[in-house]
Amino acid sequence: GSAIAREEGEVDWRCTGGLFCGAQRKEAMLHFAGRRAMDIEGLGGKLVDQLVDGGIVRTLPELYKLGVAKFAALERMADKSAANLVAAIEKSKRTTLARFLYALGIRHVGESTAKDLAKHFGKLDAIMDASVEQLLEVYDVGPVVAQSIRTFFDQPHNREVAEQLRAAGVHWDEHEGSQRKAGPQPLAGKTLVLTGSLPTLTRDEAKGLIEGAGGKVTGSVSKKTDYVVAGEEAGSKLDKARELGVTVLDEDGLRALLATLQ
DNA sequence: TGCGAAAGAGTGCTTACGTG
DNA sequence: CACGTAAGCACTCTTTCGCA
Repeated sequence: GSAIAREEGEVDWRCTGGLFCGAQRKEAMLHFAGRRAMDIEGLGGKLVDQLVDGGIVRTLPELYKLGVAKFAALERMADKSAANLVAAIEKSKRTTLARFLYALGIRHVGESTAKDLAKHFGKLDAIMDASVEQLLEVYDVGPVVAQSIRTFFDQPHNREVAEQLRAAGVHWDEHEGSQRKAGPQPLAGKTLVLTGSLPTLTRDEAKGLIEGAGGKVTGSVSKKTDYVVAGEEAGSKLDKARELGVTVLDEDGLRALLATLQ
């Protein structure tokens, strides 16, 4: 088994074995396959149960070695589903460093921090080898997160998994951070919150547009929020915006803002 | 061929807590 | 302490297929 440790001040004990720990393997795999991580369509809870319980997959890299036959033999799987799954796994090989980092499931490293890390270091090896001091230089990374990343990559098997995944064909553009061609940045320094469903944009698309314009999308409304973009069935965030006197926009309003040059 | 399980998709909401 | 992130649950509706 792996080490079990409790971080200072934390209430719960948790295994620090990460990707190697049996008790966490299912959750790790589900997270890995998740839409916002490696985005492997078709790999859900029931399938992960079968794969792990049946001893078919012990580590994440093994996922990339399974063929149609292995999957087709599972419950509720036949040729069609198995082929789709294999194709989805194949497709997931092409990813980004940020997604890959997030997919590893490092404690305290969510989507946002993964992006910050990818942007700051650019290369996986640089992150795996970074000292706590070097990690602290990353925007929004403090002592807790820095130590968590260090601890994760200090486990040899976690490193191995990362390397084996790359060996299995998982890859990304090494310079994704630096290649951002900065167009006009009308929303530079602005913080926006999205709520409800917009007529033609999904949450992700809207977020992409805003970030492309230099803006930041957060999840909660505060005094520092510049705009709340509200759509159909907006929730309590809209109420909060009104309460704090934050400017509320609809989709057209957002588009007008994005079109503002300079 | 139709039923239903599993997963996808898009969202709201809440708690805990790390950072500055 | 204020703010924002991480992490997770609940909900609803849709899509995809295995299987009877």
